[in-house]
Amino acid sequence: MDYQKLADLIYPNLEHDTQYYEDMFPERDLPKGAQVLRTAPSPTGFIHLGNLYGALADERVAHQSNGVFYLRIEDTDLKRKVDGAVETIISVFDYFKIRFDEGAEVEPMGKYGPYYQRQRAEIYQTYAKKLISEGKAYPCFCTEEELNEIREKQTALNVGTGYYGEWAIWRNATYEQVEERIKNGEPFVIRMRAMGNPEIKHTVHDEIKGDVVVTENNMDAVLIKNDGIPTYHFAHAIDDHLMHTTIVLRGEEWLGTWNIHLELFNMLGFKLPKYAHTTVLMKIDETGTKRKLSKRKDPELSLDYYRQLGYHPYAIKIYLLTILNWNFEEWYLKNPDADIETFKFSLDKMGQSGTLFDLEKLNNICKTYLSKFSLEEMKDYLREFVKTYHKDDYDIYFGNEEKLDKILTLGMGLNLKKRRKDYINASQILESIALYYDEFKSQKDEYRFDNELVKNVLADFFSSYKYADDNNTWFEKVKTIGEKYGFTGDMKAYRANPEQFKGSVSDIAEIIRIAVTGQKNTPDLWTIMQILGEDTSLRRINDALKEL
RNA sequence: GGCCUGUUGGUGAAGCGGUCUAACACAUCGCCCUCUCAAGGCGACAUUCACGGGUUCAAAUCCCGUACAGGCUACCA
Repeated sequence: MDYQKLADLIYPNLEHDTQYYEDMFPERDLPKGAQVLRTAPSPTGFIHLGNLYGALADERVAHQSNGVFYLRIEDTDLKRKVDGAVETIISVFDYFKIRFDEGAEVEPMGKYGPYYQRQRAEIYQTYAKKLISEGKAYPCFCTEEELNEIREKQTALNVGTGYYGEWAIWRNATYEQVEERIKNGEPFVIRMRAMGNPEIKHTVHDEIKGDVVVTENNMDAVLIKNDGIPTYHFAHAIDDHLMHTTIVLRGEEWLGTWNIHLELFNMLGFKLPKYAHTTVLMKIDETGTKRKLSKRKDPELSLDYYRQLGYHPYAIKIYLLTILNWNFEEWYLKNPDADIETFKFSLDKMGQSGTLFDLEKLNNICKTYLSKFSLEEMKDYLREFVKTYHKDDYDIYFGNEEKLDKILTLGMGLNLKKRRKDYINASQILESIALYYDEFKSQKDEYRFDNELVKNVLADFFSSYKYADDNNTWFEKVKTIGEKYGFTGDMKAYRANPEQFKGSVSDIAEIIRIAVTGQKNTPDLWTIMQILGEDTSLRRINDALKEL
């Protein structure tokens, strides 16, 4: 068989040969040790934590080595493509301050583009043609029905399914057979002529997993689909070669088809990059089973979800880093003020088994992170969030900045020796400061005592309250009221023999607290009343009295 | 079904043949502090590393089976 003739029959009109592209995309001129990584999402309109998890690892390895980090859009599957998805991808990465050196929609774009795979169709076809001319690939005219038939037969015979060996009916077709179909204008795909023997296994080094057993490939995998667009396998080989990726970092779901990629690189005569297969982020679902994050089942893991709740992007990065590299957490504990970019990230410090997404831990990290904010930083952060998601309430919060300053100072514990750690994310902060604003009705906690007592306590408090009282005087008055009704002001005595008293000042404080704020738990009550002002404080107590 | 990967506490996870009655962090619980909450301080929390065999003077660590989990087995990535 004259393979060159076959190649010309399949692709008669390609403008260039592979050498043209090899020359067009020469080796990158980079310092020694520099690594080139990419993140290559599909534009499905949905980005979740898992995508960011991988991208952050890519970014760190690339930039830490003074290398290049680029964005490639894998839009080869038209069925899954969603309009506006690329914009979403870009905006999410931008929000998390993940910087690309080149790639789709990046300015300047870079010299190794285009970075949209659909725009590279001719490049892939050129390499496919070369493989055909060398007898390493061939056209296949099987229809979906025929493929299904083959699979059914294989299942019935209890042999492995797939297009391989004697099942690969177009593998040894004659030139005439192909020519006839082409003349009829029948659609076809290009398949690789696999030469591997699945009985033979090799150990291949993975930068994360260590030595992995790989079985030789005998599947004649599709390289170019019938619409002229490559499959992931082929696009990966061509792109990562021409764009000179040095480390292919991707999810471990690719471990199963690694053998195909290895054979492809070999067939094409490409230098093999390093590979790093990361573990998959998992979650525990309602039934208590651990499973991979799925975009269909876990919309709450969309990055947009966290953005809308106002999670701070930097805190999310800290969380991701702690699950990405096991030694990060300890480092961060020792260097709480260091920029996380100064942490030495390494692939061999990555976990090997599926990592469970842990919201508690994320929240804890957020609390710690936000507790380091200055008042100004906190306000900038909130301002940005309110502008974006609560535009209508902007004036309520920022119309009276003096009040907001006081609230935040108290809430953050800015005047305390130890900062408070109450704040997790922007929307939660807004919720927790709602009690200062009459505009927002907050849920009222229940009093734990009978109405008679509550009424008396509130009435006494109302008549004795003086705005000018300092914290101590204020508290003494609360104690006095309590003692009148059998509630001790001596906390130590109360704890020692609680049965001897009706209750303690803390119970009295709780009643007043609920009347003023609607909540049982708040920061220091006296300060809250100072912030609210005399009129508002007294009015709220009065309202509470009326409601009884 | 076949192939690959993994399995240390509620969670993330260190550990790479003896120093492991298993680091560290989150969560949880107790005490202290305290007008509540939070924070903070102190303390508790795997005699045991999925299970069963084996190698060894010695195993969470090496070997073999089994179980379980995840992935791949598409003209999806």
